[in-house]
Amino acid sequence: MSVRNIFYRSIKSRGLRLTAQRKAVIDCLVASKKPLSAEDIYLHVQRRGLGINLATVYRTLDTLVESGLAERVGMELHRAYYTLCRGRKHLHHFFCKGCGNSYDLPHCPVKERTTEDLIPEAFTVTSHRYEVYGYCGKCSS
Amino acid sequence: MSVRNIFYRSIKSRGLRLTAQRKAVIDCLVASKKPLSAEDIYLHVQRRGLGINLATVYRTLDTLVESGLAERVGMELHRAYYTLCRGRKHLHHFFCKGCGNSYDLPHCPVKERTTEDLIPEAFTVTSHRYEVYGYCGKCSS
DNA sequence: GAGTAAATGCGAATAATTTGCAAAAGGCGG
DNA sequence: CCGCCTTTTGCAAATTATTCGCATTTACTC
Ligand SMILES: [Mn+2]
Ligand SMILES: [Mn+2]
Ligand SMILES: [Zn+2]
Ligand SMILES: [Zn+2]
Repeated sequence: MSVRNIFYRSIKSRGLRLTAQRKAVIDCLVASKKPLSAEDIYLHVQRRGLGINLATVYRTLDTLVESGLAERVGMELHRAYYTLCRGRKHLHHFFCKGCGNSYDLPHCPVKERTTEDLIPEAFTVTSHRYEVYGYCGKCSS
Repeated sequence: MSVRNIFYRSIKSRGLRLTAQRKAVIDCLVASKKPLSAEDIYLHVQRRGLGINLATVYRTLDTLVESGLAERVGMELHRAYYTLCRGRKHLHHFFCKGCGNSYDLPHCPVKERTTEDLIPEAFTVTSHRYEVYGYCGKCSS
């Protein structure tokens, strides 16, 4: 079964309706190698000839995030980007300030700790961000 | 020399003018134990009787960040928070999505690891960002 | 195929942040 | 201390991403 269909089924298994717009947004994200903004998705879908409203894109993305199927990332410049959660693993990255490439980090600081250890009181953790910046081997010299 | 004066001097040494507004924003951030939003700063300054415009607060914060004197953090909450870069020690924070408060995290994932362990190759690490989001005790229930 | 609740489209509303421009103020030399 | 020049500020309006209300359409169940 294709990745796409796995997401389609996840939508239905949560009691949500599998609409043409939701399919289009998922297809877009499945096809993309990098996180996309709501507007990116809106334009991609339009280009494929399917009509979709920007508000619907936003609502669909919210739905995906709330369902645990997607993640919001890269809010650095006052704009959210979205990426599908494939499998169960999310990644953290090293960003090279020289060449702009990014590399996966081999660990997640949150997974390695218990919540009590991490936060003094009984807080609820919903997400986290961990990014390392610097220069890769090529750009260090 | 006080922390405050160190920042005042840093402003001047960069050829920037030390205005009453810039002093007020710096004082505010020096006095605060947690990152502040532009509006937080605007209100604090007003309360001290000094007039300041919100646009000026934003411009001052931009200036501080561009000069390497401050850092923008906590952007997942659809709003930027600012914290001064003090000496060489930095902190990481837990941001409550309910009330907007933030709390210091007791550990830094980078300090706890060697560079080789952290990054596969011989990369140079210059900075990092680590933030946890969720709900504090009051906002969890 | 009809009924019903959920989802969409549309336009208007928000909220944070930015910008243009005239007026005010910092820091320099005198 | 004075004036000059440039930077910075205040103000109001603009921008931008995102959200909302509501009428209409659609997916799914029976
Ligand atoms: Mn992680
Ligand atoms: Mn750290
Ligand atoms: Zn590089
Ligand atoms: Zn809270």
